[in-house]
Amino acid sequence: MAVNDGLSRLVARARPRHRTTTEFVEATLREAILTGVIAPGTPLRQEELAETFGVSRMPVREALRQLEARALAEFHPHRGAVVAEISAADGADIGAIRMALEPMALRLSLPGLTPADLDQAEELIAEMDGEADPGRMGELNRRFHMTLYARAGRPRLLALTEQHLLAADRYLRFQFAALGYRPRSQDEHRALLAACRAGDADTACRLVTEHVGQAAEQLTAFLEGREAG
Amino acid sequence: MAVNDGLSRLVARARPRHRTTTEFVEATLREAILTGVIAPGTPLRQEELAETFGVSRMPVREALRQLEARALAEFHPHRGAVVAEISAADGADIGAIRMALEPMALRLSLPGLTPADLDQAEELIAEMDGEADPGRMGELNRRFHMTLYARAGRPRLLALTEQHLLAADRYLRFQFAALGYRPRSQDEHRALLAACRAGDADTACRLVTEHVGQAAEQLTAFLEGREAG
DNA sequence: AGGTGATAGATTGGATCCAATATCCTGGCA
DNA sequence: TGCCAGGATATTGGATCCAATCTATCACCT
Repeated sequence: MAVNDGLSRLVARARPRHRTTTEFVEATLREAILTGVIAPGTPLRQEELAETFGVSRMPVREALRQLEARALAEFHPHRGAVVAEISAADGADIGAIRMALEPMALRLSLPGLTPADLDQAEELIAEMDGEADPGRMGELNRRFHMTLYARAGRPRLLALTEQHLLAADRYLRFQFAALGYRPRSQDEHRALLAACRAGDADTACRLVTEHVGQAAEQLTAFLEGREAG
Repeated sequence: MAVNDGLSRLVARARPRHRTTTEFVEATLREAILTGVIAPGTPLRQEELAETFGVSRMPVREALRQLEARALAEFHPHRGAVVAEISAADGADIGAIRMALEPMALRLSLPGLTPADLDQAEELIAEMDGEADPGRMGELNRRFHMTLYARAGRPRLLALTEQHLLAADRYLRFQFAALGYRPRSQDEHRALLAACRAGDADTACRLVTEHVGQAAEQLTAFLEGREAG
């Protein structure tokens, strides 16, 4: 029997889209970890995963190595890998990284943003208004941010930014489940979009910094309370 | 016969320090790529590397996967991996990331810096004055920067910062070989250290941003010239 | 003569097999 | 009764083997 029923469902869907088995396993596992289908701290047994994916242990091993390099799994020699834990300290760490990267991405992207980009961002805000599912909400929020950064013309910076938006999602999911989505965030999104429309780079950067900072602060407070209790 | 004689030398040294073979291969290959022992674009043949390291192909494969996740190697399915190329665009990309991360790291670290840290940084500047070897120079420069950021208390941010300092080194090596070290950099280092001693966070952050920006700009100009010619 | 297709060689991707190491349980001893 | 030692078991790490696919070469056709 499979460890995780949710994982089995992901497996069936993703299978045909990838060139090599390793790539398929890596992408699926990464999604499963980031979306919380596999909980933090879960041991990642190679044999078990291999069976779930219907492959041998080898592509699983290669995939786990890639996840380790991305800090989504931790390896202990001869003891196996576990899904990276979440903690208040690590959440604050990711928040600090986002506060550094996202204003830079926005500043580079802003001059290149088209009216179509801005309309798309506005639409994403509207979609978020009526959304209740935390997973979907995280995706919309991420797409909103990435839409604004898309014209930065720095693939590496954008990949890093998206990676940390995804990592933040993993955390947000916990907060969301306990507290619900904070409505202030939507006001901040609207203000940010307005500054972008106005072409006001300094204001936009300030707003995105504050926005990310707010989110990180609330998250940290929540997680610290949880760790203390 | 080994592909690369320099690599063989690294292998002999690093062997006993690691717990698992994969870890050993990964660390050694990473160092070899970052220090330019293996040139950009070089194909990484698994059999060849396995022989050089005196192991089977398997740990090599796992190591290559990790390098791929760190953007130090590129995989082409069924065609193998090559050492990541360098380009003006990618150099600018790394520069932008550094300009985002390093001021953040410095701002968080500055209140926690001890007199001993600052003395250490000063010593590193002095060492750089008399240094001619580009590899050693890169290391000293990196340690100077990381010393100033060390008290940030954000392991993830620091790891990311160091990773991109290392990536920048790889680029700097080329510039250094062609142009020599630009002396202005040392003045910037001294000014930065003075601001840190004074506890002036805003000035220090501005200086580090400019410093990194200068380096990136010169590097980009150099590489663009090289690509055009 | 140039281009296209088939075939052979090389190289990677994946599976199976064996060895090394960690954990856990049990039994003996203080 | 509690602790340490030793062995059994499970799991990972590493090696070898086989299959899939890409590349290059050569022959053949236009």
